[in-house]
Amino acid sequence: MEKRLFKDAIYTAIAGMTKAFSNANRLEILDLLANGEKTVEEIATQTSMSVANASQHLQILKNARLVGARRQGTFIYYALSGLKAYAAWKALRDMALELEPDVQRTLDQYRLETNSYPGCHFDEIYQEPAAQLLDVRPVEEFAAGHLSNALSIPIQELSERLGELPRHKTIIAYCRGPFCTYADEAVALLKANGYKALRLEESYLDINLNEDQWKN
Amino acid sequence: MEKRLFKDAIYTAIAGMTKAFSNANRLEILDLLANGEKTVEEIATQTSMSVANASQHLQILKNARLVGARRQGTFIYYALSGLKAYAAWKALRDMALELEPDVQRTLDQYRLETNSYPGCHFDEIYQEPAAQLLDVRPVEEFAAGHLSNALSIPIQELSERLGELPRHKTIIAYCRGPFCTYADEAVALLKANGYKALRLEESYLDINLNEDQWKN
DNA sequence: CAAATATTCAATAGAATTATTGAATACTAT
DNA sequence: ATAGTATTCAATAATTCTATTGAATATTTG
Repeated sequence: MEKRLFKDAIYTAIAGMTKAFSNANRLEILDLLANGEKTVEEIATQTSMSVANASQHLQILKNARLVGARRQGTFIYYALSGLKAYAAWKALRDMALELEPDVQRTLDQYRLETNSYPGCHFDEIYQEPAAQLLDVRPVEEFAAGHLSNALSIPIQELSERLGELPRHKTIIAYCRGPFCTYADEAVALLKANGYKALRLEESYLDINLNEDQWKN
Repeated sequence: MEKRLFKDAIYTAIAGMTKAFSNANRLEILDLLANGEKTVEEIATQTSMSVANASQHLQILKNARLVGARRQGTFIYYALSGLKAYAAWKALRDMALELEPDVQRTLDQYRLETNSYPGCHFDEIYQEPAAQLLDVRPVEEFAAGHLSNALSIPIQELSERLGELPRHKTIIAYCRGPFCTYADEAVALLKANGYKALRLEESYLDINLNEDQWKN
């Protein structure tokens, strides 16, 4: 194989995969699927897309091997292909947060408006006995994987279940990741009810990905 | 700011950056610039593109903040924006190697044809006293950063400078990364001249990125 | 088998991307 | 200033991407 052909083949193949990342709707789908498998309709609802459009984007992600599909009854569940796919999305996300000021600025502004600014990071709180981790995602996502010692109270039920939370601890709320708004809503609600509360910037997978980093 | 608008703003902004990755020519440019700054013409030559086309792609990379430009005399030198940008490219690359079989297959086939298969990894050789690291990139790239204890002999000069290499050690050749062919050429040449030689899969930046991993 | 539901497909129009060409710009050196 | 060189810009046509619409397919349930 000639050198030029070799390089073209390699870079073209990789670009084929990276193209799947180059669309806002698909990034949102990936971010969602990182927290557990979902049906087309759930994806469409969560992302405010039409079902047909979501399906089309899912085909693109599937052809790029970023997501896989599993049929159960009349439903088809889509899920992220693996940790490497999440790692790539996270690397792109972290890069954008550092290199594109608009991203960080928009994030900060939203946090300020929702009274969840500033957030905290896992390494600051994971050994803190006066902190209580709270997972506000739907129970299926909690079941698919969660931070150890976290309580699970989905955001919709939080206002009715405040009594389950320890009064004397700082509540560290987390959700699907930095661009999910559930934890912001939770922190706002908790603060309004007299709790000390902070938003965790990382998601379960973010921590899981760097497991080694926290291990010892 | 409304929740939907917030998410659209964030994901759209990140997709804007990731779009810059979604083209084979631009990936090749990024891979090249990771090894040190280059002029438009050098980039065009190395990647077999027209100068105008390379310039156009560089504008896209610059607008996406993935590369920066520095003027010196009549030349403009382009360089990667930072380690986060390289980390994103590496994450995409590693993902493709794992999830897209064609990429690994093409790579293996090329290595077999050029007699540089199989390669070795840094963690296998970095403490091996019977190994001699050899950097076959141009001297400017060596100067911009290289593995410690590596010898620098650009690939074009290698055949005339074989005498500088220790006969009794295994020569570990490396270059710009897994898709660069310099190290393959070097290994083929070294083997043809009776040396024991292996191709290192990682580049200098790959090792530098995971510095902590090798530190202790 | 028929009805109901989840998902995909096909067609379309509008928008964005790409490589090429040749002209325009910006800087240096004389 | 003028000439020379590096780089960018502008215009173009071919291709690809995107959201929408409505029809088609596949599976379960009755």
